[in-house]
Amino acid sequence: MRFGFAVKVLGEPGLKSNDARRWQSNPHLGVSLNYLQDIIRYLEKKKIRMYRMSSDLAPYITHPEMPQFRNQIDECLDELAYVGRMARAADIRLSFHPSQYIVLNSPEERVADLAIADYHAEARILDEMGQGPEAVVVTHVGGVYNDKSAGMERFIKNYNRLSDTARRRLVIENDETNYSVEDCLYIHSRTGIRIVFDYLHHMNLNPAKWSLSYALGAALATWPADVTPKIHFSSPRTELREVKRKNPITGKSRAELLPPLLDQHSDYINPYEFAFFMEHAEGLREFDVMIEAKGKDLALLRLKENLSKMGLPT
DNA sequence: CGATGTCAAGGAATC
DNA sequence: GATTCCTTGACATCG
Repeated sequence: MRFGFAVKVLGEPGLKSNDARRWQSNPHLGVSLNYLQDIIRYLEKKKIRMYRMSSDLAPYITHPEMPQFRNQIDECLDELAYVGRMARAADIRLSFHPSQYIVLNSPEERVADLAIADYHAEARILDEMGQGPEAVVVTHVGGVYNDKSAGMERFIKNYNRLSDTARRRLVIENDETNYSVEDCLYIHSRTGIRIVFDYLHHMNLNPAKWSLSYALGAALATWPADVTPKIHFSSPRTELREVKRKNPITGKSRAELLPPLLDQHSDYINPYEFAFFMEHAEGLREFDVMIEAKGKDLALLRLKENLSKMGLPT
């Protein structure tokens, strides 16, 4: 089993995950790839074998009004191949997870077209990096727009408009408010798309009242036999949230403490919670685990420490 | 140098 | 139809 984390490295100062300069300074994939080399060396040192790259690795690559950024992949073919070889040599599984603004099932054609372009760019980066079918682009099904089944149909329709490059890489994840594992399975039955099981989302949205092991097993079964599935795991935040509230009359703002939302991530992973979860995976096929915690790589390394103290595999 | 404002993008709730 | 929240870090600017 591989453990991975997303985007930002906290365990060592100075490691950047993408060229985040403003467009006026011409940020570029080539710069991001230099940063990525440093990250891969760090992952190797820490024996971390899965990593989600920044969705802004190629800045503005699909921006409709900035065509000057459009050819970044072609401008970096050698660098992509080189960094891809580094990742393979270090046995690191790579992935992308486009931001919340990328919505394939949007009724707005402009938005859906942008999503199609975005998935294609990220899939092509993985292709040029020479990554196998385990390197995926993870997305949510999208919005509901007052009609969930229409939302799913629109996802399927637009999925069929994807390039082969994008369709080979794209996978869906169950979310915490709209589309459950059950909904994702329906889309799988119509498209064959693979499902990334998200533990925290499933705990928050499970209208069918499926057991953990049934839902997990169903999601794992959507992956081909020779491709290792992956899942997302996170613990819910328990700390109070400090929210600044503005008085509409006086215009003054003051801090207020509110309970955490159930879908917010904690700093670290509760190792007992993870151990209980793994009991529900007993007898199911093997999978990789993407840790989603505010503590990023620190949370991952701490979880592995805690699990080995508990005598559990890492 | 520290404080503060800003950043490409959508959806949903609220008015 | 317009506004605000969601949520996040780091760039960019200003004093």
